[in-house]
Amino acid sequence: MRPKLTLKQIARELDVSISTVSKALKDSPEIGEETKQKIKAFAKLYNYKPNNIALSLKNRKTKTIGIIIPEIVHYFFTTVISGVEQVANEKGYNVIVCLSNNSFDREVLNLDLLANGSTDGFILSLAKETMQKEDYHHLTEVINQGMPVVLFDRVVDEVHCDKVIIDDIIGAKKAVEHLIETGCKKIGIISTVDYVSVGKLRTRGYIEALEENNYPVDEDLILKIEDMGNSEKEIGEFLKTRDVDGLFAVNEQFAVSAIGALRRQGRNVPEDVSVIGFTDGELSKSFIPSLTTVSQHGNRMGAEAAHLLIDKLERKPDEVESYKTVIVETSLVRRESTKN
Amino acid sequence: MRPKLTLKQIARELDVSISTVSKALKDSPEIGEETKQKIKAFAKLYNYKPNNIALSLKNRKTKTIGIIIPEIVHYFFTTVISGVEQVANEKGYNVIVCLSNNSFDREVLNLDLLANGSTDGFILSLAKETMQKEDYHHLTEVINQGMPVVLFDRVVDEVHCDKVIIDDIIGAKKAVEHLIETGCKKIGIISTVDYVSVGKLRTRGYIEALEENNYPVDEDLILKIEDMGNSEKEIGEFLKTRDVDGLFAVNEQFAVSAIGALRRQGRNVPEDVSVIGFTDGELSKSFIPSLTTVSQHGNRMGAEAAHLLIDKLERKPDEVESYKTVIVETSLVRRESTKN
DNA sequence: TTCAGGTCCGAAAACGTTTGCGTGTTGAAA
DNA sequence: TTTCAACACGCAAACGTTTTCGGACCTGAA
Repeated sequence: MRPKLTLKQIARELDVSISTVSKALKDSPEIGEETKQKIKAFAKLYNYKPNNIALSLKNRKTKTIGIIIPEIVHYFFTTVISGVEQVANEKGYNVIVCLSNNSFDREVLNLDLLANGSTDGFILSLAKETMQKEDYHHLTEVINQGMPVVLFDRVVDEVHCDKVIIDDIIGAKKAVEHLIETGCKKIGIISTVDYVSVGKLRTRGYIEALEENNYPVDEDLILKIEDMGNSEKEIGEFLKTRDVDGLFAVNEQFAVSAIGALRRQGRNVPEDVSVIGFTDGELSKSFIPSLTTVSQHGNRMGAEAAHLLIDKLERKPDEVESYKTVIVETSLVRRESTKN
Repeated sequence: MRPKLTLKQIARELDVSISTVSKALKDSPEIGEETKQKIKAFAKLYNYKPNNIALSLKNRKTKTIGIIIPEIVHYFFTTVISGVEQVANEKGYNVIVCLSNNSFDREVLNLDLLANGSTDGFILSLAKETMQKEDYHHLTEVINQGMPVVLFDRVVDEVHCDKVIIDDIIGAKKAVEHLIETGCKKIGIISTVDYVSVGKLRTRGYIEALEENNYPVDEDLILKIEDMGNSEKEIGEFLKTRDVDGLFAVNEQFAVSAIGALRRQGRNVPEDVSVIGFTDGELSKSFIPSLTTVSQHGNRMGAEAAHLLIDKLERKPDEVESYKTVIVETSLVRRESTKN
């Protein structure tokens, strides 16, 4: 077991000073050609690599960005991470991932921990609990200390920083309009309770699309799922008494549950009922029939967030502060669960 | 914007020395009660938190563990991360995630980067390219420098370290035996090419199960998918000419593709053909019919890996070196795609 | 008055870097 | 022979900690 090589050891070995070694390795003109060659050869031979921690301490920057998400076993979030990772890597940054598990306390804990020197900035999506509590002091504090923060997906007006979101309303409208265009006359929606912002926004898009096309808005065709664990049953009962021919589900899971329920009731998708989902995950692609969905482009969101963050990190200190919020467009992915 | 507080600033503010502040905050008996109270109060008031980087440099340990995986948009890997994160957090460690994207070069790059002080140890699953190349010098080098490494899932004998694997052979046997027990007479397998170790091992389990039950092993019923991108088509053609009544797929995707193909050919699952998968992901649960699978318990694997790593990290220096490989048991999850 | 012993605190080294500046040596010009 | 630039290199500070060691001061007893 051979421990890591340091400048000091090279210096001792070659009988020069530490600074000479450092300068030689950086090809400084201060050092004689001969000495430089000798040092470089030695360093290469023994595979010297500078210690990141020491560099971080010296430079007061770590070249790593922290990303805190509510959960990781979730297709959308993994695509976001993937997007972040990709541009971070291109720009020479590392990514450190922490999970809040939708808990406020863990979000605060992780943020505190990483803020003490471990990362240069944050990309994060708020925990559900945090949004309920409406307590964002941990974020504002970190921002006050000069750390850039980028919020994505689950964002909130109270925090002043860069943001990356999708336009849920427009996305939902696209979905419903597609149903209308393909001939659906009676369109229902399976959504979530309103305090989940995406549920609220997507429901709004649904209503707007109907109104703009002079379809009546029937409250009876709007299902708001309270308990995710019991969604399967709720959806089944809802559909039993609604003779819709089009259905917009605000996530993949609901869409799949709906199709299952419909099938059990002897209704075919898409012949009898067209179904459209939100979030383009594994399920949508592989399900039979494959699901027409509104894609959120998590990858692109992650990439945008990383760009925003790194821009802030590398901006000259004299540039003026300004916060952008970029909206990444959703797009409709047509598959088999809707008519053509 | 108020920058982070340091010991030095507290010292200056309170007109004592840096060491006094440090000791006071650690409640050292060397410091007078009065001074201690004053310093602690000040520190609390201004929310002093020690700088992690400085601590890392001093202690020569970072309290973070690196995890390098081939891809993150993949249910199994996210469950592993989740498991690692959970026990890491319990033990006061951070997790930094890097992706190799199945590329050898990126694996080396990430490893090199993190090995230079950023992490205390690694948990990793080998990139596909790495396994093809059979080049593990980057790992042995890191291990030689004294960094603990834990390999999981895609492991390899050439690297001497702790390992966490599942028993693919036994898992596969369980699957095939279940098919046999539920009355299947002619059982096929959809696997991957042999250099992917799980493909090889699961195929072996398939064969062993057949042999132990005195079923003939028919090479013609073994499909090895080369190109993941084209799997759908290959599977369809394979099934067109095989009148199997049982099918074992080495992953979820293959199982789903197979069911789709069978259905297009007018064969019902599970009535005409029972299908069983491997890896218990979203797809298995939500698909119609839901998939009987062999669950890999990624969470448990991650947790085991983290325990192994942290044990190594915190072991007394005089303890003898020894490498374990823990096998986490698979379990059969019965659902609708097989007969009862 | 001296000194042992206790209490409270500060100086300094160390972790591994980078970098401004000082210093010694060389050679050539005066 | 003296002087001075150019060159090559080393010293030391700095980043923010922790920790060892020793110093200063005070008390009380000899």
